[in-house]
Order: sequence, then C-alpha cells, then structure tokens
Amino acid sequence: MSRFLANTQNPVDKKGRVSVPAAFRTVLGGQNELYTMLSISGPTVEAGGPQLIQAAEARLGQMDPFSEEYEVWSYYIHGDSNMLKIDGDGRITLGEEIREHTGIDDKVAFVGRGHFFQMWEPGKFKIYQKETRMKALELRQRLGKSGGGIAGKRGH
Amino acid sequence: MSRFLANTQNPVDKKGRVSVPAAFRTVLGGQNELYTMLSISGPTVEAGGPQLIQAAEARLGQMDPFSEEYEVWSYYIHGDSNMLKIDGDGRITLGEEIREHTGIDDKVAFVGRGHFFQMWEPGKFKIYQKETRMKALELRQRLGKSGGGIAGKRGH
DNA sequence: TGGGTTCATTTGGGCGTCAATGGATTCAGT
DNA sequence: ACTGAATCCATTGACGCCCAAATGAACCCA
Repeated sequence: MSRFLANTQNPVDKKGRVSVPAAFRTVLGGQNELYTMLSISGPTVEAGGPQLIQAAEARLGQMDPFSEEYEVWSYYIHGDSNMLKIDGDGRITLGEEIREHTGIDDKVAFVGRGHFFQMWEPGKFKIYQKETRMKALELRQRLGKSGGGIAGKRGH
Repeated sequence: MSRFLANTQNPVDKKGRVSVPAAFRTVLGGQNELYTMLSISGPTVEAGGPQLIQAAEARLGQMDPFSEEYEVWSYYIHGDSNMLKIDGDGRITLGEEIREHTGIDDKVAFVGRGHFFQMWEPGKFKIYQKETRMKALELRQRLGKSGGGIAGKRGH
C-alpha cells in the first residue's frame, strides 16, 4: 500500500539524465520502465508503472469505439505517452516532446500524486503549488469549519 | 483509545533531528513511520500515523475524480505530504519543505490535537495559541447564552 | 518527608550504507 | 567510422542505525 508522496527536485545533467527519487523507484517496485503521458490539464507529465496504462486502457474499453471520445482518449493514452527506461542508476532521459510540453530544462520537480507522480519545471510547479494551496483553503472555507485539514474528519 | 494531548517543545540537533515526545510515540503505537502534511491554514505541519493518509484518501474517494476539488485535495494529501521515518531513538528529520513552510529552525513545538498532532516553530505557536485562546473565549461566551458548560461546545 | 536510587527518555556522536551525481567506456545503428 | 545511447565506475554526501553519556522523573525506603 505504498504511494507516491512528497515533492523533490533533481537536476538534469549534460546528457539529459535525471535521477528518479529513490522513494518513487521503490513504489514502482523494481520496474525498470516508466510509463508517462503528457497532462491535458497543465504543463506537466504524469508517470507511473505499467499499471497506469492498463488503467487508462480499461477506461478506453468502456467507451464506444466509434465515438469521438474514444478517438480522443485513445490518442491521448497512446500517442502522447512514452515508455521511458530507468537505467541501472535509477535515471531516465526525458524526450523532446516532454521537455517541450513541460518547459523542463535543467531541473525537474517530482511530485507525488498517490498512484502516479508528476514531473514539472520547478518554476511552473511553484505557481501550481501556490494556486492549489489557495484553492484548498477556499475549498475548506466553503465546506465549513468541519472541513479543515486532517481535522476535517472531526467525527473522531 | 489514546489521543495526542498537550504540547511540548524539543530541540533540533546539528544533524537536523528532533525527538518525537514519547507520549506521542506511544499513541502512534510502535509505528516507525510518521505521515505529515503541510497545513493549508497556517505555518504548521500536521502529523500522525499512516491511518491518517487512509482517512484522507477515503475522503478523496468520495469526490468526483474529474472535479477541481478532487485535484486540489489530491495534491494536498499527496504532494504536500511526507512519510518520515522514526529512528530507533524516536527521532525524525524534518525536510526542507517543512522547515520552510513552518519556519522551524532549532526548536519544534509539538501540539496534540486528538487524532493527530502539529509541529510548530515555537514563536509562531505562541501567537497562534494566544489568538486561539481569545477566540475560544469569545466562542464560549456566545455558546454560554444558549446553554452548555464545557460539553456545550460539542455540536456544530 | 527527605534522600538516595532506578528507570526511561532525551541528546550527542561515530560509522556504515545507499542514493545522487559526474564522467568514462562500450555498444548499436546508420 | 561516427553519433547517440545504454552501461559501468568512482566520488561525494546524506541518511539510517547503533551505542553511550546526560538529563529528569518516578519510586522506595529510612
């Protein structure tokens, strides 16, 4: 029951390699392949083990093969995705597509999201982080006093 | 049925370690992992055993996966959180993110909150404590009119 | 009740292991 | 043979793990 948690930042070397945080590699469980897909909602890439693509395909399977949504989703999970190899030292090399979509240059912010994780250009991540925390605060206020933080489930 | 109670202050050593109060460790029940999340509402960190994340995820599970609130909450509980190891002597090491968010430097105030506890920079905690006591007083006066003693403040 | 004693938590530090990082070397495709 | 990629190696530094001293609190007994 391990998940991708926390966020850290690692440098990209001259050869374009980045270390995937050890904690994340542990969650991946010895897998030396990393499945990635460009995010639709922002300049980030979502990544995880092969089961990620399985989940995506499961969803695809529930759609009508002749619908537009099928067409779109199918492209999304296959065409805008990649299978990156994790080398012996736990590093990956990001392709041009990913760097372009995310704006990643010489640093990568790894962000845990539970069953997958994201890779961001640190600056863009900072902005996202700030906005999201603000939204969380609003959300909490909307939900009322009973909704804050962990304390939210005050029903003890 | 033990809870996190009272507040104490412990020093951070050169290597960045702090002892988690023994009473708190007892409540954690032998777990050597501490789940933490940055608070949205203040410069503090909320912590507890792994069941905390389960509770948070349970709540996540009730949300619409495509809603913004899901996105926000998911970030909050996964991206701004950490799983800290408690060493053999009951100490933890706070990461850079936590120190930055809380302002913690060489001292940590541990504050019991029932089913979880908080970690504060002592000075900030003092302020929070003062404000909160004041609010509690107002609250009590308001509630006093309608009736209950100490127990009276239970309901929402 | 005062004093001494024991036990437990806290705290400081040493040391080995693993992760992260930079660079060299081998390999493969063109 | 040349370019880019996949492997392999070596260095550095952080972190986990262990032991020991120091601090303090609970306890017992005279």
